[in-house]
Amino acid sequence: MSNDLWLTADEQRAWRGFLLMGAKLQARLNRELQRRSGLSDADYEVLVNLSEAPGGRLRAFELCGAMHWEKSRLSHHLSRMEARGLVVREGCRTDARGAFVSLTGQGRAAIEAAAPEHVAQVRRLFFDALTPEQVEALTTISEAVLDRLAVEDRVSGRRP
Amino acid sequence: MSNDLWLTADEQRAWRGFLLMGAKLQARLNRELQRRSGLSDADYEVLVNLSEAPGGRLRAFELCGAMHWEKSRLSHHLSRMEARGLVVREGCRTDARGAFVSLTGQGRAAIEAAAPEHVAQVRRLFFDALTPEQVEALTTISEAVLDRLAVEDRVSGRRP
DNA sequence: TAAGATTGAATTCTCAATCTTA
DNA sequence: TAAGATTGAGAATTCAATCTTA
Repeated sequence: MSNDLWLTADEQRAWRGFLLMGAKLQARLNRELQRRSGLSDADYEVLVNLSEAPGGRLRAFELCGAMHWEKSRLSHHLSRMEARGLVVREGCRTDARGAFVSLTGQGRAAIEAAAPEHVAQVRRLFFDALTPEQVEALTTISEAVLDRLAVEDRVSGRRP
Repeated sequence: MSNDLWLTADEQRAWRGFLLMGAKLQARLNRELQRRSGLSDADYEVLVNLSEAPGGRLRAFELCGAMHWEKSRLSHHLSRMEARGLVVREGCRTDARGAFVSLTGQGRAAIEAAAPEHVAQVRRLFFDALTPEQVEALTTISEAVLDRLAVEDRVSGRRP
C-alpha cells in the first residue's frame, strides 16, 4: 500500500475544515430556524419544495427525489406535519397507488413567514463571509465532487 | 426590505450545490464505512479521537469538545459502544466528578482496520475530484465561514 | 453556584416487512 | 415482478431534569 492512500497535512486541514464548516453552519441555521419559526430544517425543506411546485402539491415520490430522502422517512415525517396542519395527503386519480402531498393554507403561511429570515441568515453567515470568486469556486468544487459521486454510483450500479 | 436579503441565481446554485455535495458525500461515506467495518460515522469519530489521544484515553468533556457533541449525546453513545466492547469508562482520580473514556483492544483493532479504507474513500470521492488549487480554495472558504460563525457566536453571547 | 456527567422521556430516523396497484 | 407508499420495531438524537463533587 503506497501512502497515496493517506491524506497530506494540507488535505487533512481541508477535510476537517470542510466537515466542521458544514456541521457548524447547519447547526446554527437549524437553531435559528427553529427558534424563529418553529420549523425544523426537515419541515422547511418539505415546505419549500411544495411551495415551489405548481398548485403547491407534489407526488410523494417526487418529494423523495427532490430531497434525497428514503420513502419511509418521508412518510413518517408527513404524518407528523399533517398532524400539525401543515400539509395534507390526497389520493391520485390516475395512479391509485400514489399519493399527492399538498400545502395547506397554514403550511403556506408558515413557509412564507419563515423564508425571508432564513435566507437572510444564509446570507449573513455564509455569503457575506465570501468573495464572489470564492462563491464561484465553491460552485465548481461542488459540481466536481457531485460528478465524481455520480460516476461512482453508475459504476457500482447503485441508485443516487 | 431590500432585495439584498434574497439570493441571486448564482448564489442559489452555489448554496444548493454545496448542501447537496455535503449530504451526498456524507451519505456515501457512511454507507461504505458501515458496510465495510460495521461502524457508524459517530463510532468512527469517537474511535479516531481516542486513538489520537495519549494512552488512547480522554475525559468525556474533552471528547465532547473535540466532536462538538452535546454531553448527553456522548453519554448515550458511549453506553452503546461500551456494550459492544469498543470503549470503557473509568473514574478520574483527580476529579471525582469526571470520567475517562478509554479505547479497548477491540476498539483499537476496529479503528485500525477501518481507517485505511475510509481514508481511501475520502481520497477517491473527494480529493481525486479536485485540483490542488481547489483544495486550497476550499480550505480558505471553510476558514472564512468558520470565522464568521465564531464572530456571530461572540456577538450574540453564545458558546460555539 | 457551576462543572462534569448520567438518565428517562419524547422525537426523529433507519431498516425490513407489508400492502396495494401497474 | 416492480413501483408507490405505509407501518412497526429498533436505533440514534435532543431536551429537560437530576446527581455528585468543585
